[in-house]
Amino acid sequence: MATIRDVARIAEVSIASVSRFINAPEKVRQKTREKIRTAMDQCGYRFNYAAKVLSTRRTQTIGLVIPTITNTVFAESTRGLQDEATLRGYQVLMVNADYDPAAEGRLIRHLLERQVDALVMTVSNPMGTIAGLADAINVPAVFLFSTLPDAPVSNVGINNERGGYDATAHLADLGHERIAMLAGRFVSSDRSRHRYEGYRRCLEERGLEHDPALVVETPFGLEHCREGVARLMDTPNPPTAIFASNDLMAIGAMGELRSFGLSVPQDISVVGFDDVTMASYVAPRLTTIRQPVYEMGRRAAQMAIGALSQNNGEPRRLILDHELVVRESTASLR
Amino acid sequence: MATIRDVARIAEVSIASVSRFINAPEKVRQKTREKIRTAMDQCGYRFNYAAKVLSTRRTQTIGLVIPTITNTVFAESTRGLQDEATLRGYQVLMVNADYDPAAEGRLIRHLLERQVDALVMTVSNPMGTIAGLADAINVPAVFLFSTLPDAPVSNVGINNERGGYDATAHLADLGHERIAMLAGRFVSSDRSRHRYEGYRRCLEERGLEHDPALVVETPFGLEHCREGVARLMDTPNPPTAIFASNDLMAIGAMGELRSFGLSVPQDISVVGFDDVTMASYVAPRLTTIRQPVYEMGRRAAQMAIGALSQNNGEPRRLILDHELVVRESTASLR
DNA sequence: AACCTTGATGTAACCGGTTACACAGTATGG
DNA sequence: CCATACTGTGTAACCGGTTACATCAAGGTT
Repeated sequence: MATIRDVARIAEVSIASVSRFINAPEKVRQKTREKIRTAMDQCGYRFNYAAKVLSTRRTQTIGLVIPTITNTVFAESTRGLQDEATLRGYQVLMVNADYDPAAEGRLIRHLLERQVDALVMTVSNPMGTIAGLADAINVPAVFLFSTLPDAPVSNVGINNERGGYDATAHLADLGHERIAMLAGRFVSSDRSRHRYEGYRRCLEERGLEHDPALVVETPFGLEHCREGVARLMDTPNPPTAIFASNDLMAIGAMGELRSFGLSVPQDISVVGFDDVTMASYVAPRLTTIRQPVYEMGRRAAQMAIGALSQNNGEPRRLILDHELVVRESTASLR
Repeated sequence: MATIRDVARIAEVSIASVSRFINAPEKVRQKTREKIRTAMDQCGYRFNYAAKVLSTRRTQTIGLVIPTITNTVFAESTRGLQDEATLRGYQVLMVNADYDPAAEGRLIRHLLERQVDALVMTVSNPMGTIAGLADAINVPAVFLFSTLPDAPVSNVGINNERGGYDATAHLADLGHERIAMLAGRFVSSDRSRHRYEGYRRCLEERGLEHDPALVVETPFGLEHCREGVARLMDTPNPPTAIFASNDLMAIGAMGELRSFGLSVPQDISVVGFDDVTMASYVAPRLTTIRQPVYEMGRRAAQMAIGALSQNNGEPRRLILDHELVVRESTASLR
């Protein structure tokens, strides 16, 4: 494999000129540029990124930890992150932790070994991550999707507690009294827990009974909704409405409810969370809480890169607005 | 930032021992191990991956090019690829090209600069990529999702032409005569083109008229189905069945058809392609051609890593079986 | 003519790991 | 007792870029 030394020899210039040609062509004379270009073609030169990283100690890369790639919310936020990063000359190195706290720690260390310049993370429990890895993380860090009022680390997202409240309030406004929550495992997601807390607060404020049998925690993922829905519906006094932790689970729940011979929203209402693109295409179109996920990804990239250049260690917190989007999956009780 | 030289100095051993401790602890004496471990803790040592890559010229990384992260087929195949890679001590560096041929070339070069040990790619036009980048690609390469009978490069996937044929034949068997195809842009995907060829062959074999107005090409992605469906349905003689290039577009089409006041499958049948997890949860459950995507991802990783160790440059081709999965979105004509 | 500025180029050290090879000390076998 | 093998460790060169600093030529100013 050819190196800049080979190129320099063939072009009869110094390695410094070759390096300058690569990084700032305007700094080398037209004539020299051409000599270098032909020499490169001649020996099939390939730039070695590792060598650059070693000598500059910069990778121009943001490390991204997401819970899963199979939920498209994360695909959409990643798109925002990538677009913004690309715009500013950064790359994104993405890893997914499958909602596993142990894997998160491993992956964060892995990204740091790879010399990422900054970290953007969506993890099970950001406060736990901060506590456990604070001294290991020596680059700007941003938590995405979680908002942490009192954390010493930047974060961007929505107010999940209020989102959970608003979803539940919408169902209560429609006259529902037995409102269930199909929740992603709290240990896997502080967002899910915060949404649950909003759900609880709403029930209390409205004077609705909180029946523990109406809250089921399941692992995230479409495949895991079956058992959750069964646990909710195979009871003497089943719910008339379900609030799901996210759209994926809401769609999964609607699929399962049909297997039970129930129609949404005639027999039972369903609210999701996220407003993924798919939510407005399924039947019935899903009522949900919209998060500005693309924008959230962009802002996370801005924060991470901004912290890099300004170097004023002050954490930034950004709480964006969510919005209830009423579609067809919710209705008044008959 | 501490280096192995710092660790060596503090532990009063040589840098070679520190390196051995990191890579093969059993090669250093128990006593030495402990000295090194405490020295590392003391100075907060962090391994530098770029230095390793530079000196070993190996990254233990597979570069992966996919068209988009917002279609979950690619999430599911990536999962298979990652699982297999992890099992064998490899990592995956994923980039998405947004179905843009120009971006594909850039990204492939980018991955090569990053010294990936092998490439797994799903690109618009593999033959074009081979022609254009043959001399640039100096690592084992595997095309995923596309099968290329005569290509000098390894590939794994299904027979897309026959998949397209089978989807169309299913509709013809149900008595449909005006069968449309909602196709992802052919220039963006040779899979889409091959599926179209199967569609054509089926129409011919069955003696069905091929009406060019019944084939619309649209960009990939849910958002782009609206116009495609409108073009198909706003005609004097609309189709009674639609074969979509993939499940995402099929789901998008079903959503649009409802906006036209049409019921699937009573008024019009829809067949998808891929069998993403979501396909069996939407209403109506989607009839589709199943690809073993997780398995495809695993096999691609096996091929790539296998080629690396054996180093016998023979390309491997693997055509896995697809399967028609009949669900609720297709029915006989009334 | 002397001096200064500017631009283009070259030299050599450095980034932080890996590893071939040398060497010392200990164990094994005849 | 010595030859031999084996284990554990250290030295130093190397991987392929970047960049501070030195050098030199050309052009402008007084």
